[in-house]
Amino acid sequence: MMQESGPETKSNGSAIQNGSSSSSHLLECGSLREVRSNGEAPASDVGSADLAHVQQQQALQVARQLLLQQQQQQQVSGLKSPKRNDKQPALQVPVSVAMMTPQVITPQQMQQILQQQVLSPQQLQVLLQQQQALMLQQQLQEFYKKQQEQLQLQLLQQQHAGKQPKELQQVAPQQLAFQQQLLQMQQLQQQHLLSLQRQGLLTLQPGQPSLPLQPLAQGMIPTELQQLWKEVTSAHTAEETTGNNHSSLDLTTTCVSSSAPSKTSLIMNPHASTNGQLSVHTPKRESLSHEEHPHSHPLYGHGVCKWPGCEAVCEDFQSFLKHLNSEHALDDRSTAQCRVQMQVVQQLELQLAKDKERLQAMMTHLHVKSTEPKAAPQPLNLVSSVTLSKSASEASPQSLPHTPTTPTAPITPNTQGPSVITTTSMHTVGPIRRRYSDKYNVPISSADIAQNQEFYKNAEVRPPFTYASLIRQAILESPEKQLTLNEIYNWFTRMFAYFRRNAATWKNAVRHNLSLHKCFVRVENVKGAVWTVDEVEFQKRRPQKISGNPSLIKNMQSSHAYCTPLNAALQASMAENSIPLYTTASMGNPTLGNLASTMREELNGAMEHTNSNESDSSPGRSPVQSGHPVHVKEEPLDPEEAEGPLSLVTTANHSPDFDHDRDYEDEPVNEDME
DNA sequence: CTCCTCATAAACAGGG
DNA sequence: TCCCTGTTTATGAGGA
Repeated sequence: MMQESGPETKSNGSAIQNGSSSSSHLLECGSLREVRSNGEAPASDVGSADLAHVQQQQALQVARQLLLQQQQQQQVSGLKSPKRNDKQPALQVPVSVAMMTPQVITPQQMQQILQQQVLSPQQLQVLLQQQQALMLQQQLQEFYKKQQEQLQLQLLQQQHAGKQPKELQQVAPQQLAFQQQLLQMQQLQQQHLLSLQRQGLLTLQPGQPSLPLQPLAQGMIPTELQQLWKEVTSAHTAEETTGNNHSSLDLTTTCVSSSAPSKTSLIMNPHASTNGQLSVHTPKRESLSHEEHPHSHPLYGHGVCKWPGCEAVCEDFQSFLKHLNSEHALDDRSTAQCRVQMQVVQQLELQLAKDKERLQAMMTHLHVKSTEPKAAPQPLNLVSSVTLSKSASEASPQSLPHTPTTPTAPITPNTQGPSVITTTSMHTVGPIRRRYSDKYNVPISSADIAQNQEFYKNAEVRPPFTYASLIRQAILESPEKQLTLNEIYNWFTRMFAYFRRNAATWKNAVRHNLSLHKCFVRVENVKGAVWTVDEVEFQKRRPQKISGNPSLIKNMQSSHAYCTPLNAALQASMAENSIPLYTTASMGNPTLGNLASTMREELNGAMEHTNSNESDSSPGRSPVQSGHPVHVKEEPLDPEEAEGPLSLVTTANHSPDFDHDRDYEDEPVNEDME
């Protein structure tokens, strides 16, 4: 219906001319999508990508929880909770000693400790872990002792039986069963060892035979076991707390210190704001959950046992402990679960490491040390003189410049820069509005773009671009310069982690923008309707925005054509937003995609108006509609890529669209966490 | 202060 | 009926 009025009201009949060509393409797309929706990915890598994505999603959730926990712990311990720390300093020493030299604490002792609350939740946790480990070890030892005794007994019997065939017959099956049991235990043990080895927690000497019983009975000393548990349960903490070691063993300091909120640099809390952006927390807001549950234990929360797959309700902490010891004692099941958990943790650690690296690279790149709301009048000093090393593979698909999805952008994955930038306070970037505003000057390297691309793809940071710009970018990136609404959605989710949440909101905004702005033209076709961009309109749209330095802009255009303005714009935006820095909680590594091109395009958009009045030095762009010669030929961001048509033109782009979107799309508006 | 842009929310309608 | 698409209106933030 509206399609009639649409083009008209939007003041350009030009767009319609594409109709024919577009429709055919659309069909293509449609079929493509169907194929994919069937579950099979045409491209070989898509299937795995999907799988990976799912895994990542899962891991992500776990990670978030972990991080949240950790964060809370840090705060609680760091902040001191007034209630807790003033009691019974006398007990601190014994307890801490107990923790450092593990020994099983009697239930009474434990209760005492708990009641007196001399320990922070975190410390309790450590303590409990140790206890758990010790108990586990004891159980193991006892078990093996028993088994060995039985074995000897049986052997004796067997010897006797040798004389009396009848007995033998009776014993044999029994023995067999026993042996099986033993074997099982041995396997179990080996598995344990394997896990340990895998994690590097336990190193077996080369010469040491892989005797099943030995390691546990002898080789494994309590501390090792204990450490294992600690590692497993709080690996992330350990890893992080280089700066604040007080986390685990140093009870005295944590308990007593009543210092101000620890300035622990980055606090990741995706759910902190509606945007899911990182924020620095004011101490008060958080920490509640921990104060509510003084008896914190990683396996206990909200009155429920959190042993994987358990969820048994435990009235209080004591009953939980009982439950833990009875239900989750050493058996195959627990062991298996433990192993699984180990792997989960391992994976998370890996992921965390990766993301940390990424974060560091990003921070290095951005030179973010301070958090002044405004990075100065100028665009952002992030002029990265940083020459990003094209760190190899980095596993992220984006590193493949010419995958179907990333036709254009030469993407340099991550900088490995080990530099340590600790932002002490990143302020929350709430639902901030981004505007291009005026600062377009500082040129950046293409690597920066790539990085940013990476960044937005993986971090749930709101991109500093307007919906209109993004939409335009999405459309222009498509081979036919036209997309259906759904495809636009897909692009958003694919390119920006941020848009994987709150779908209802931003989709509404997208639709709103499509309808509202004249620059978006709806073109009816057989299959439905597609959206195209009227560049002229788009450029008209915001002439005033570039209030920056005209001459400078001009310069940029003439000389650096695209990448410069683009980057500048990007920087400007970021600067404006005071750089939504933050660690990525989400590592969605969706598909490949060239955010770079996105950014570029987008910023092109931003730039365009700049150009608009003057010459459009950009030919190549999106000739499609209305035949605006508008665009400056995009300059190769990278020498390598100098040859082909740039990003926009790439055909491959749309493919990933279709498969990945679904993943994100259906998320409830405020999914997970919380 | 006004105007403009933009984001967001929401109501509404038509179509599948 | 529900969902998607698309249009429209209202409101508020923020910048010029």
